Amino acid sequence: MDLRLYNSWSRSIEAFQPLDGNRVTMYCCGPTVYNYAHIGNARPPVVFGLLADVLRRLYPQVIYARNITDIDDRINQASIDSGEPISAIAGRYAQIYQTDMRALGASQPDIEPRATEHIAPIVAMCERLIDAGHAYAAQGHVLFDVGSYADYGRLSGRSVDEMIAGARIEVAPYKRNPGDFVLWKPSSDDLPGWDSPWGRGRPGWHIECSAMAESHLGETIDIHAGGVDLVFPHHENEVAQSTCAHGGKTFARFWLHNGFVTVEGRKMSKSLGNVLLVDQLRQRHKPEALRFLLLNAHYRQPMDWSESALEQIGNTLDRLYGALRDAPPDLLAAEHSAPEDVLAALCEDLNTPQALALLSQYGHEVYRAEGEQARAAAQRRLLGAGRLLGLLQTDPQAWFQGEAADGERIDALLAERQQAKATRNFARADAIRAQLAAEGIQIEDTPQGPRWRRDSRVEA
RNA sequence: GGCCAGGUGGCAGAGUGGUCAUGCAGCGGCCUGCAAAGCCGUGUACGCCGGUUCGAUUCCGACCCUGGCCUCCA
Repeated sequence: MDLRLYNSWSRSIEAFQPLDGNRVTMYCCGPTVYNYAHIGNARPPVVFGLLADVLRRLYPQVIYARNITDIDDRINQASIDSGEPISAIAGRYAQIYQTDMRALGASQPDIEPRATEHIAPIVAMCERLIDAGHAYAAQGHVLFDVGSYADYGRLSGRSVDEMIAGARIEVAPYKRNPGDFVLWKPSSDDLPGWDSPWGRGRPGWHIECSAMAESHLGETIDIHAGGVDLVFPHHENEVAQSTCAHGGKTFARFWLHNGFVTVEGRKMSKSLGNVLLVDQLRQRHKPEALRFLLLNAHYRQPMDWSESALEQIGNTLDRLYGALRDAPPDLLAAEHSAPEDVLAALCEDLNTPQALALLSQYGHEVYRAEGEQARAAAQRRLLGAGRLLGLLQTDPQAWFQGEAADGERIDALLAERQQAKATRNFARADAIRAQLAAEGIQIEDTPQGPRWRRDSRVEA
């Protein structure tokens, strides 16, 4: 099946083929671990993780790298603020990030490189850039000389002149060109630092990704992904560094950028107080609903987060899980292949809304199916589609009933209600139903007898 | 100011030069003791104005509006 992807570099949809036959290399910019991840941070690992899963179905070998930036001035600041060692802060938030992303079903990267473990390649890349005349040392800094790279600005579609004209910050005196950016900067004794030819210092942000991509994926990678806000300056600078360090070789063949997550139409920001942390959202919502929400919009579109949208999704998931409630355990446990049309939808620039529409249709087919065989076949398709999308992999019973501590009591009440119904004591039967409803438990009568579910969308 | 996205039915959200997205919610019916779940049915949707066309939500141009980026940012 052909995979087509929107390439930010060419600003058009292109047919994807890996450079090296059957081996795909992909790099996704990961977090700077100085705080909890918010729902916007979760979008790239979720959508590009799904892309990695699609690639794994299409090609024999996929190397998907998602870095962790564990050296950064924001981490340093957090350490100054709290008095906690830098390594402890970075370690803790890296772990929280990984836990959060797993909960959202984000596909595991094959490699999760950390900046602090790549200081040598970073220094080496700086040296190469200096030797090649693309960078210069000044006052303990190493700076990239944007004037030395004619294509600077190509990815983000801006010219160096524009950037100089629009520069909002004070230009450091040691810069040759206002657009020059830091590859290496000096560290005072109280800050983390490594010895280098330019004294004790630490890497700038952009060079880390270039060096880590080179170390693990090679000089030219197939796909580089991240949020749109990284196009400039981060990705623009990566292109400049890597291309110049590799004698003009293409750095990334495909650039993919996901749209922003907004909250009630506005960008999340600390000043607006509307930052939604994944860790907190997970307390109140099923992570699968959060994943569904992130896949509900096409990855390049802005996605507006709202409670009501999440509620709608909860209903949709209930319906889909409802289609699996009577599936035998071995059917649920088995691995089912995804229907072709779902894979095809994802191959069309990761059209997840289309894939989810198909998922719903497969759910509908389960309900409509006549006969056990047709029903099981429909359930297999639904499960296969869900598996590819990272959905519907929870036990349906657990989805509806949670960790039922009081299952026996409820079953006893259901039995009593059946008894009452048999004797046409509907007053008693309805009283039991009302009692359970007050506890948020809903009764459903089926041809196989009554069953129950919790109304709550929230994990206990 | 420069650059880039986008404006689709009550809501979310795909897509297409000429019968259908899909889901949620609503309404009517079936089923049910009554419900719930499910099934069936149900909506003159494509920002505004021009243009191209036999025909435009879809292509082109102008306009209005919204959001993002312009060296902190997924």
